[in-house]
Amino acid sequence: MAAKRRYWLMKSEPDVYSIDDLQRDGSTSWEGVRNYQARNFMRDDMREGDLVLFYHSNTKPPGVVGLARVCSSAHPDETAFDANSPYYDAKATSENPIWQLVDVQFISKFPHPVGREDLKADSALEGMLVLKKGMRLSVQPVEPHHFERVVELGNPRGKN
DNA sequence: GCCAACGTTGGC
DNA sequence: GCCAACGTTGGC
Repeated sequence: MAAKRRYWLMKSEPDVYSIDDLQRDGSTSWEGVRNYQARNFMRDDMREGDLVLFYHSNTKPPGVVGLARVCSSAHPDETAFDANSPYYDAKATSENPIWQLVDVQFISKFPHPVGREDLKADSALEGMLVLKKGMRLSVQPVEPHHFERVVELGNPRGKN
């Protein structure tokens, strides 16, 4: 039986890497995650084909701006080996790279970005992880019904 | 710019 | 193993 597709949310600061950057690049390695829980999601739980809500954080307004797809299995984050990278980690070695990532591929930019305020205002999204106070995981799972609802909000019918 | 919440580090 | 101090995240 095929593995069930999972849904995720990945945060990026648009000043660092935005949905437009992903659209331009087509796909990218999700570099720089230096949190074990977030790494574990990428390393242990993500599968090729999983769908991702692309979230802009630390910007005005924060929110989900588009969709992406996981397009690789986990592999070492090479930036950990690069002494000139902001993501350098002296403890990372080729035997034990410590940090791993997946590649993600651009799917779409929402015609209607779903701001954090919109997410909070929608009763169907109650309990969504990203809305929890103090939640700062940059890679986090999303429940299927939450995922579908956000996609609806981002692609409104009968508008535009 | 502020600051609450969180994760990590390191002394003990 | 505890926990205070510190650095970071990220909404506001």
